[in-house]
Amino acid sequence: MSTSKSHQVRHDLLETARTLIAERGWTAVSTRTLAHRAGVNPGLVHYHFPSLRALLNEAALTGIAQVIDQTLTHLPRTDPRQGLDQLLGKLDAYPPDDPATVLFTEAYLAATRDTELRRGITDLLQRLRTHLTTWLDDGHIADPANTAHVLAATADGLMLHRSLDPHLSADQVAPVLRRLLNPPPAKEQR
Amino acid sequence: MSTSKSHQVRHDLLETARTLIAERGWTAVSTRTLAHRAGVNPGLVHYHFPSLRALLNEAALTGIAQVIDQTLTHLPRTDPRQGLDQLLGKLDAYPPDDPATVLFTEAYLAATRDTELRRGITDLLQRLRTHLTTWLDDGHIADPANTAHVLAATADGLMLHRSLDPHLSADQVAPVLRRLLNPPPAKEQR
DNA sequence: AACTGTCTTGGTCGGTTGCCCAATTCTGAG
DNA sequence: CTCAGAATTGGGCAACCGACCAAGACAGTT
Repeated sequence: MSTSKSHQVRHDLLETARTLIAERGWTAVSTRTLAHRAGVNPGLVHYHFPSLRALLNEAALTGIAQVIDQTLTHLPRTDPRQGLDQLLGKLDAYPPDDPATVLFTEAYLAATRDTELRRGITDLLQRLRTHLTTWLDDGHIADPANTAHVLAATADGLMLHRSLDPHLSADQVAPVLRRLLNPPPAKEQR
Repeated sequence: MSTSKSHQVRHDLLETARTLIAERGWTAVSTRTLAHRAGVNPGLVHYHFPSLRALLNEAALTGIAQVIDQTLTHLPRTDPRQGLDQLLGKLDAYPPDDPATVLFTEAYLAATRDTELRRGITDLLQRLRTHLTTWLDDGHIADPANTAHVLAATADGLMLHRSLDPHLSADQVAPVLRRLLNPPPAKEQR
């Protein structure tokens, strides 16, 4: 707690960084605008962090980990087929231009160009997929691992598309997504 | 053809811009590096284009339209359920760090912050979804419109995730994705 | 009250940015 | 060949960038 008080500035900088990344884009966040928006002296940025890039990496990773952890701990304990609707409803509650959505995608793209960040992001996604797999693995859903893979990617794709077209609602996609969890048809096709 | 010769520089700038957007990120493309990589005098950028932002917008929109058109004209004329595998195979042929993949996502994010670009992107996506819907609408697939919606978003999400984790192959996701096109199970569940 | 390590301030450094412009070269129609 | 319009050149502008640093303020322990 002594650290929590003394590191208030550090925390504010990370928080503001997440907002600015979503607002202006990863490479468009500058030390001065960041410090100004956080209500902090510009020189403090390089006192609390070795570089601006390190600050952005930490801000993104902690922010993403936070969202993922919250999603995982609140996974519905029901049958995944019903739980999916519950997840989609929660996703629909977020505004289409929610900063977290854009932050995710910005971090993914930045990870394409930064090895260290890439490691962190892939670790987080791996953890997300592992938990999703055990959640799906109730014996009724085929190929839980790859289903989790597709489900995670689809969620990111849908959130990204929704930030462009706010009309996209959970009601529309829910029936289609539920097909992902259906067993393959008993009869062979055609 | 007189225009094609005289506008060679313009074309090179747009082409180089697409590469640099994918390589460094939308907001990290500068007039000078762009001109240098295109083998062109820096002053020419603002002669052929009113602003750098306008150049990037045009580069992204034409590039995306090109990929979408090519995908749509080469849509398999078979049953969508088999055609999906064909599509996935083509997607797998691209290298995981294919510039076009990153360009798509970069443009989506930039469209979040630029009204004019947003209009262009949403128009292109609308056209893509329309064609996908008629392709899916063979009478055997439920809710073709929303299925196309999900399919387009899933494709973007998968490509984005694959640029982070190159191990993601089409073989893994194909069986799962095919479930998206399956009819709902005849029996009521549970 | 004196000291010590942490935090904060305000400013400076070389370098890059988007955009602009006068001067020059190129080009194709008359 | 002439010459007008298009294309190109190289430089310059003010503004901003990341990083750095000496100096001061502050806290907590003796």
